[in-house]
Amino acid sequence: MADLVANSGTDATVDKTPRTERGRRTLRAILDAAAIEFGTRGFHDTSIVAITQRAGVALGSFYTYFDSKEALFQALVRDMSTQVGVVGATAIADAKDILDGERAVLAAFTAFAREHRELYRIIDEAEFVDPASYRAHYESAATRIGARLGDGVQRGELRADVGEIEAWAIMGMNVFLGLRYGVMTDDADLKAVADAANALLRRGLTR
Amino acid sequence: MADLVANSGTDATVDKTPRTERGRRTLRAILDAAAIEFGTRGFHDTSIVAITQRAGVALGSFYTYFDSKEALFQALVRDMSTQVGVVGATAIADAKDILDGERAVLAAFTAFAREHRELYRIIDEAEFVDPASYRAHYESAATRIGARLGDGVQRGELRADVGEIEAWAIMGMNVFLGLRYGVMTDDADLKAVADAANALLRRGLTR
Amino acid sequence: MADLVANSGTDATVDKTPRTERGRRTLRAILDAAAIEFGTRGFHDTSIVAITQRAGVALGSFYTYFDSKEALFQALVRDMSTQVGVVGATAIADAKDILDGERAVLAAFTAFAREHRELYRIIDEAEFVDPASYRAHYESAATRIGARLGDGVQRGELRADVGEIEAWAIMGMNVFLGLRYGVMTDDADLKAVADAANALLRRGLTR
Amino acid sequence: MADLVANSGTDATVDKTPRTERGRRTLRAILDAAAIEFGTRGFHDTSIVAITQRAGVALGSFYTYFDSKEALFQALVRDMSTQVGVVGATAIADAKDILDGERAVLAAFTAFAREHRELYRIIDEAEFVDPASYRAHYESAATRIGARLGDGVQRGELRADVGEIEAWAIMGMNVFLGLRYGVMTDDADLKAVADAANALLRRGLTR
DNA sequence: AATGAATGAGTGTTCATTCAT
DNA sequence: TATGAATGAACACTCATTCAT
Repeated sequence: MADLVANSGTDATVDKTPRTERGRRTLRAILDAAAIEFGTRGFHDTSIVAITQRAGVALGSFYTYFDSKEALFQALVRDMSTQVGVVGATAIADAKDILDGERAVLAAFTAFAREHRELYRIIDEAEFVDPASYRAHYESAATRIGARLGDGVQRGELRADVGEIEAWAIMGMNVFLGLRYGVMTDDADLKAVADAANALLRRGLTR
Repeated sequence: MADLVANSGTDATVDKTPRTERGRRTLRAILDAAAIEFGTRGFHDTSIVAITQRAGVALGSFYTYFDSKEALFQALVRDMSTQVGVVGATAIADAKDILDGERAVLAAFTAFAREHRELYRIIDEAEFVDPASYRAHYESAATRIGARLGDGVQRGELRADVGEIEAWAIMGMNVFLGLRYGVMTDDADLKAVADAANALLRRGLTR
Repeated sequence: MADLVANSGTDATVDKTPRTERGRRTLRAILDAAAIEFGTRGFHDTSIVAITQRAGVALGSFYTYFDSKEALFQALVRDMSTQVGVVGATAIADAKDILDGERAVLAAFTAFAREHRELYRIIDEAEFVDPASYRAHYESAATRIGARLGDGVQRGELRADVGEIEAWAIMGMNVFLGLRYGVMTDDADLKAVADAANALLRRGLTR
Repeated sequence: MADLVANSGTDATVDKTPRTERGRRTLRAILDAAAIEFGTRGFHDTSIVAITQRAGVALGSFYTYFDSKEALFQALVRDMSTQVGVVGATAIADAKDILDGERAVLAAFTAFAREHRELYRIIDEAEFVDPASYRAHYESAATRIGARLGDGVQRGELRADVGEIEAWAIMGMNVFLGLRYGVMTDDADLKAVADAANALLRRGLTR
């Protein structure tokens, strides 16, 4: 969420980046409060007053930092999307091979989902509130997976015909395993889940 | 959608089932209009007037058949959920073996998604509007897949350790392949998609 | 309520008097149901459906007998008003003198109020729903009392200066004692109440 | 009405008391407009828009100060109830004896009713809109009268058996005399009314 | 006479956004 | 920057009344 505090990226007319330390604290408070509210009540059942009250700031202050409710939501979605990418990249860092890397990504993702239950609600709701971000999220995730698979093919670790379809299939697996074992349950053995899924992929993508 | 016209099942105080032929036509018009509106604008941006206007009936008639906007949405979600199940069951009917059946299911599902683009929007939004139906939808779908996998194991067609995790993984694959190649694109070769995914599963779930 | 079944009195264009026995039964069912609903929920919180449902007749049948919700209410108010007059006249029948008569009226009225708790609610609400009937009710009640007082003066039983003011004062006493001891409480000794009030009047209106 | 502007007393979740001078003006405007609208059209025929339009404020501003239409009505009822008590207490201040005090109360009350024709409509309608306030109003008024009678008994100014029944009887007299000579007529000699009623009480409650 | 589906005007309430202080 | 009162468009829902059967 750090980069959000620095600059949301897409401010059109006016720069809403805080200039003072106090402003930075206010912005962060709003963002944190929003993540909780949107994650539990959903976009439409969350009001700006609820966010500002939880953040402990005045209602009007909201518009010092965001142009609209949608703008805040978009900022949150993009931030979460980025975080998911970072989590994957970090997990994959010291993987021995492609398939080991995918296991690490899944394990890290399910764990992340468990820690951030608001993740699914916020990204899923983007389909309705901010479709562009929603598509961008999944397309970039699929692209990242696809790139890794491409590397694997090149290195001869995977079948030669593995491509985009498999990338989307893997993403779907990950998302639903994260939902089932990260979000819907508290006590699942996430390592076992990652192992089982990896067994499927290891056989499925090789030879 | 046929069973909706008959009886939604959960009428609490008053029976809202139409008794006359005219009533049945009105109900069907509302349901069809609602599927379109909810599917394109989403639940919150769809108004009851918009639905009744599209259906060509009076605003008040809506409440002759549904207790609330949420009730209508719920009816729609449950109906779509049922339809998805039916589509899968039909597709699987004359499959030679388990894996062939899964291929047929995926092919049928992606084709269905392409024909009913409102499907994803409506079921996804249920996560926010009617969480119980949302969970029920995915849990029952996973259960059905799991049951089929169990059969496969029993018949020796699949690895012995295949179970719930693989069921959710397959469901995730299917959902995202349906999204990518059924909904997001118009011209994808759905047979090729089903074949590729099946190649992954066939290797992944056997031995 | 008997005369209501015969003829409501003020039907303008169409005669809504039932011609068949079945019609008379329906009308009576509606009237009885309405008295209960209006008496417990009040005019605005009572719906025509509620009345017809309680009466066990179809919604549309209501308009076979009444022009509007207001018309039904008016019929009820006028009927209750008449009943109150009858109760008083009956009670006074074998009174020895004026003051004894007033005691009998109060005793009968409080007892009637206890038996017909809907009385106050319906007549009071007429102030808002049908002001003309409301005024008529109280004005005619005051006139009746005034006439009796006039007789008393003539016969030398009461002070010569007793008149309209005293009539309204007595009516107010009766109404509030009926409210307090007839409606608000179940176990009051209504005879004691009538005696106490009469002691006040007997001293107050003589010499 | 002064205390309403300060604090209505029963703010549950959020404090709706205005903090700025402008806010106080807005609240007062709404209260004044509501008294007129409720008093002339009654609760159900008065809309929030009508109130805010008359008050010259935006529709939404209503909800800055009141939780609902009922809440506003309740505030008004309680305020009027308080005012009636104050009027009585003021009138009684320099009375020579109990009975003289009661005459002063009645005279003041009928005059007040004439000045505030909305009084009856608002308090009477509370029977349907806010029954608790309605009962509280009459019970506390009766209690005040009862207390004064108790004093009179103690001082030997009244018969020893005068009590609650007489208190309710007097209240009824006052209410109906206020209705008849304060509200229904414009030109009644209120002093003469108070004198006549007092003659009745003076004789009726002594010896 | 009876039925109940259809109608649509009417209204309380919410809430994102603006703006004066 | 911060504050919170003010604004008004938008919308779900109710229900008296009509009318075809």
